[in-house]
Amino acid sequence: MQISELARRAGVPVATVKYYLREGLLPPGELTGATRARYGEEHLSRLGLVRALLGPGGLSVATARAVLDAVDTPATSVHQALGAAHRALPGVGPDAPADLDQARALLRRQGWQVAEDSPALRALAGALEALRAAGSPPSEELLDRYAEAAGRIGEQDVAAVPTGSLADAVRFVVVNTVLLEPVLLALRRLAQEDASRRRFPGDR
Amino acid sequence: MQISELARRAGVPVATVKYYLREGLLPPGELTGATRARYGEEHLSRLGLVRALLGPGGLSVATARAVLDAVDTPATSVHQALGAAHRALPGVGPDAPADLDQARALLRRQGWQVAEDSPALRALAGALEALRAAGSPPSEELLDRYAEAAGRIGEQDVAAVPTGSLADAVRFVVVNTVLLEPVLLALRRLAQEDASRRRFPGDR
DNA sequence: CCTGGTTGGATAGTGTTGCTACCCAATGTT
DNA sequence: AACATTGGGTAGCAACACTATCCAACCAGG
Repeated sequence: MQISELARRAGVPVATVKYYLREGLLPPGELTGATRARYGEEHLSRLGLVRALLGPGGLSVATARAVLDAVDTPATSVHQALGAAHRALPGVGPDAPADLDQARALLRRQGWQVAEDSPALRALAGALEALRAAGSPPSEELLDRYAEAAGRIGEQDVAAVPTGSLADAVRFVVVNTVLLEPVLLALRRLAQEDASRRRFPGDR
Repeated sequence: MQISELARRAGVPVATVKYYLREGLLPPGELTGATRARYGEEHLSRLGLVRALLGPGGLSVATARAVLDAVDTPATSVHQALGAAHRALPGVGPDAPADLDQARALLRRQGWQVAEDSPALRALAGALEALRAAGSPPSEELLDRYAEAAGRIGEQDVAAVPTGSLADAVRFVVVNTVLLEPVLLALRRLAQEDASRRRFPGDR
């Protein structure tokens, strides 16, 4: 398969495929001459992954590259791959040395143990700070319920990881970590809509 | 309070405050002369809200304006305000006439009733399609568990809405809808990390 | 062997976004 | 009177994700 067929089959302009190649999101094809390269099915599926991460996944090209590096790096364990993926994903900005106390207290109440420097911990602290700054500090009860629900989801995510090939597991973890986020957010909004309808009946 | 004090107290450059005024994110101050205007505490709190929506909330200026319009429009009910906020938020792109079947089936299993044209429904369908395109079609079981967890969260969100002033309720709904999203995503990642640690023990 | 279209590789240009810098005359402040 | 600040406006900028164009090297068909 040449670049034009790859692009056509993926529904992506050739110029964009070249761009992804330059940016290292897509591995180069096998060169068969100075102006010819061959691409395989794995390029097609990788291109689909790239488009999913950049579009619905909402990642920037730079972040997607970091995430894909995590996919490509041979991992020694699923746990490590998860950590690598989390580290590649954008947390809260590089600024904001948010205070971690409230976040840590929440983890303690849930009995969760995470790395001291977990990017997700920092992200949580930053998000809580933003809520306080916006004048809507969340109650402990609300946070606990959120954490309980998140706990079930995290449990489910980890339980669903295929145990066969490690490479498959890593890809699965990365794809699901990123692409189930919009699913979760959409479900939350749908649940809000349904709950709001039930709580305020007859309220068109 | 003049613009420089407003900017200083909010920790935002004056030029940026002017930009927000131009963009209609911040209502104009009370003019006290051709080159003088007075701003109040409500401007300060609004500015905090704007920064929270644009930064941690991850909204674009255009989306934030739409969301803030929903906050400002006198609502006749919390349910309507929630709908307005959801409509203002970015769903899946304007393209993607994704097929809604899987999403609708999920809602039916959960017993949720939402508007036929709910933007969240479209967003869900788009997100599911992206997962399929990326080669990781989610199992029904996984989606059901996600939906159950999302259901608890939506319930909690609606239950937490203050019932006193309608305007307060609307603001609360909008702020929490947007700013609890990063909280939820961070909690999910923390839960994944904890679950992964428990499932793969001794796995540094 | 000739011709026309395609390729890899490179460089430059485009449109959008979220500011940021500068300018001006009018106005406060001292 | 001297000086800084303001509102209002315009212009510039850096990052981002492409997109367009060019070029020599090819390969495939006739």
